[in-house]
Amino acid sequence: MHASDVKVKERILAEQPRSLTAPACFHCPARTSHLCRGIPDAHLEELFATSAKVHLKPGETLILDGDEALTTYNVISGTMRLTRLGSDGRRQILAFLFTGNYIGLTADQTYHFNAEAVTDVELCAFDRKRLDTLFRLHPDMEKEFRQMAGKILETANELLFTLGRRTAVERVATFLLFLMDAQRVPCEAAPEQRRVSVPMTRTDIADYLGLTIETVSRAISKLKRDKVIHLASAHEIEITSYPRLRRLAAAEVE
Amino acid sequence: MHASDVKVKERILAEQPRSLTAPACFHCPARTSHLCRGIPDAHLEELFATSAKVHLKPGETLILDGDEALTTYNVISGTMRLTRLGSDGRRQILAFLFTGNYIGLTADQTYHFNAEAVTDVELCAFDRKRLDTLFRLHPDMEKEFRQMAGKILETANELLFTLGRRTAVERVATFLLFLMDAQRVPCEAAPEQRRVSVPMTRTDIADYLGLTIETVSRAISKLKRDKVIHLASAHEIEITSYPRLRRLAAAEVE
DNA sequence: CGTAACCTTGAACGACTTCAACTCACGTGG
DNA sequence: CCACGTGAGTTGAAGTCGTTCAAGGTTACG
Repeated sequence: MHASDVKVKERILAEQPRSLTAPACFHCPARTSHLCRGIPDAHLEELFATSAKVHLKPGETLILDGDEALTTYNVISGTMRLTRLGSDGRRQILAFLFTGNYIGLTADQTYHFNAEAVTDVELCAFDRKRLDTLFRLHPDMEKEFRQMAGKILETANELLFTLGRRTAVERVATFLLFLMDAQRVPCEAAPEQRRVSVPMTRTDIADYLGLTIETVSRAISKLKRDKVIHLASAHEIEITSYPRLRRLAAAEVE
Repeated sequence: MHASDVKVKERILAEQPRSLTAPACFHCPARTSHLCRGIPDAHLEELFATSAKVHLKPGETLILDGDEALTTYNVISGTMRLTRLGSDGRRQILAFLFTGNYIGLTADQTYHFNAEAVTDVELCAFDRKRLDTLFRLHPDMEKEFRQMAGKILETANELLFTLGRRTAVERVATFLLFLMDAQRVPCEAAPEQRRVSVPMTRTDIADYLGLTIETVSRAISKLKRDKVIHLASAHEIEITSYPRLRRLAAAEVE
């Protein structure tokens, strides 16, 4: 169904040139991510030494359901999606991942989801074992990791509420708020500044929100008709009225 | 809406008599839980010293949305529910918790859900700070904790797929399989042995599966009519045909 | 033994899906 | 340079599944 998917795991940990004197980590957009911020600047070399860069093109597969979880990843740039496929083709997107988000929290040594690139993606790959060692050396990393796990669960819980108890329009409104948040779009800026980029297709949005493409499209059209949003293009949405969008997302946890 | 809810947090950490010579932990049903099994028998005293027993009656509230997350808990016996309430009363149950399950994985120092007792519940309360100290002393606990976080997320992901992509009957079938699993009901036992106890109300099941009570009831009736299950009572269900139940849960991740 | 909460069932309604047609943007090749 | 093809998005009409509204039945507990 998703034809362009290509397995790239094989080339992931191919050795890359290392410079011990220029830790790229310092200026990494994901430096402040939960995974990396627990380590002090002075020890950045250690982190750098355990990492390897990975590049993905749109549609490429990083992880296949059932893969051994030997390697974990941090998103540096771009958008990833975590999906689960039913035997009859039904698909549920479990999460969209952006800069600083981590892939690798598992119960056992196996991944139970697929991870695919939505856009061009830059990742940082970490060997799980070596990361464990690093954790033992830097207790702060450990603590940050626990916080991160909490955040991941919090996001999942948010989505659970959306899927279980929100209507189609509410789901789409919630999703736009989610994108605003992820892209740090200021909610109190000039209307023209409140522009959200929507890197994923309608199919992805539908599979994330437990709807069909048609319903997603209709919900967006309704928001447009009601002048809550304005479509610069199908993948560039301006938030015309943030308060009304919030009200529409409704059933918010206060 | 849930009238009998009573706040009991106040009496949770009231000092309880401690016996340094008889660590109750050793025979605790939750000894093998992810939280506790990382600590060796020889050091069980330390764990015991940081813990306090809590008893809850059905309907009692342990945690209210917004509470400071100073204390975390391990379920010893009984069933808990984690819920999230919408401003207009909509409710989504995020998880059901049984023996060995942990409450306390958070991103910040605040709980963003309610935790309530479904049945009579025994809990073990741990001060978060002291638990942190224990983690530092016993790296194995830390590692178990990470695994546990993975398991919690895995369960949430399972539910995400159910809410997003399964029909009503499939959801209920999936839920029964979930209960079988939680209660370690052998799937290949004599039909009479394959009895699942359903401690929660239809309302709880509905709020867990993103349905209404009526739909849950109808789905159960359909499973009954199709002789997949048999109701000993509304809260005692016998799995007449495990294979067919599995097939009905469908869209299983292979 | 009575009452209230819980569960079940039926009928009408409505939200989302399904099926289908059309538009639009983009890229390739004639 | 434009024609054509493809994939993505939108919109309409019909259908379906789950909800809502309503009533009756069952269970549990004081």
